[in-house]
Amino acid sequence: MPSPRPMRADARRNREALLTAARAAFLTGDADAHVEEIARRAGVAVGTLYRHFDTREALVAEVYRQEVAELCAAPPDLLAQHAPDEALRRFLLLLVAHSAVGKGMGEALESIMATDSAVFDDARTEMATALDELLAAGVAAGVVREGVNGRVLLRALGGICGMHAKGWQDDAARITEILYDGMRYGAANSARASDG
Amino acid sequence: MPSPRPMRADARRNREALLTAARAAFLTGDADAHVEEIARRAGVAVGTLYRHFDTREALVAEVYRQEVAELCAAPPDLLAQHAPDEALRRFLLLLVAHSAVGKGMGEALESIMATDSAVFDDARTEMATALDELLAAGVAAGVVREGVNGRVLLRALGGICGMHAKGWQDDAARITEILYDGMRYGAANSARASDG
DNA sequence: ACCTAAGCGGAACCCGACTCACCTTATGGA
DNA sequence: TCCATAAGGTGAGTCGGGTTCCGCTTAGGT
Repeated sequence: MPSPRPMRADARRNREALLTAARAAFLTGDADAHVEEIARRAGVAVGTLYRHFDTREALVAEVYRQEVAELCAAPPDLLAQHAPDEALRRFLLLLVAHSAVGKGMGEALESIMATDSAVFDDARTEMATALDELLAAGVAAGVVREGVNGRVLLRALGGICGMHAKGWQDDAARITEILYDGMRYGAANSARASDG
Repeated sequence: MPSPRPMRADARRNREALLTAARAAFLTGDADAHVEEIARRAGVAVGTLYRHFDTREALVAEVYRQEVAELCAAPPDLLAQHAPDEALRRFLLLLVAHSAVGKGMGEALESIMATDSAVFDDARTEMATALDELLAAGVAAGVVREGVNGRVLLRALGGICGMHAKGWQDDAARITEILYDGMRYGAANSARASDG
């Protein structure tokens, strides 16, 4: 066992408070809230924040890990309920929807997808894996071209999430459709999907 | 005329030296060179740097404006020598090639394309216009689907430029092809291009 | 040659992430 | 119940950047 003693109660409480405070700050627009501010909102000092998270970025990453995990849980359900290509399309749109929950969320997703930042390695791998699952199903069914992997697709989606100009959701949906069509173009059976 | 007197000779020289030093730093990998370092390389003090550029970011933007301008000059030539869809494809690949000249260039292009940073507004507009030109030609020829504009496409390309893991150029080329196919899918005359 | 405004230098400043030496307290065993 | 002790908390201080400011320098016109 790595931890003979579990985390002390106050420590766990503070850690939770920090995550809550950070989430509140990030999701309500203030994506670059200062560590002092986050700590203050959580009712602790900065030292405590740094006891629980190595860097500010690590805190950010942890906040969004849950959101990402939720997103990444979707593929099995989608594949159970839809044809592979439709499942893929829906997942892409789900991604857009997620980046709509707040400026902070969008920027975090962009960092996860469009940068090489080591802090987001876990999240990136998780999302790439989720996409791989969808892509593999599509390829197997002959409705998605081969040679596309999750990591690559993730990159292509990165730019979408940082968008927040007026009407961005339409733009995002449009890009998503382009990518979707691009992946199907030339597949063994590239008819337009019609379920769902 | 906005400036009755032209810029003083030493000032112009220093401005040029700063741009040269910054370009050298950025293109040779050190994309986040410190202002002190850039000023030192240019043989001036930081105060001088700030006389010529409002912020560090403004200097970065100016350095890459020329690269971007070069890129944006390409569409007319491409359209003169190739079918509209092939011209588009080549331009996209040209973009990838440009982001390959250095880590700094790639990151700058990513900032231009994937963020809303006001500093890059000019560059962004210029590139969107260049893409619009290509897209319009493609739509007119019935080889590119309607409803895609330069700004949107720019977004979709953003993530490509930040990539620098081993083998990224293959990934980038692949994404580019996906987008290209996605844009043609469903166009009036969507046969695969064969010129060039 | 001299005047003067444009230009320059660089120490000082600000601001934000991060550290560390010391204090507080939860917790489990006597 | 109470103590010992290590886990946890604190926040002033450090550090590393970008940015500012004001006195000095100098180009360039008369």
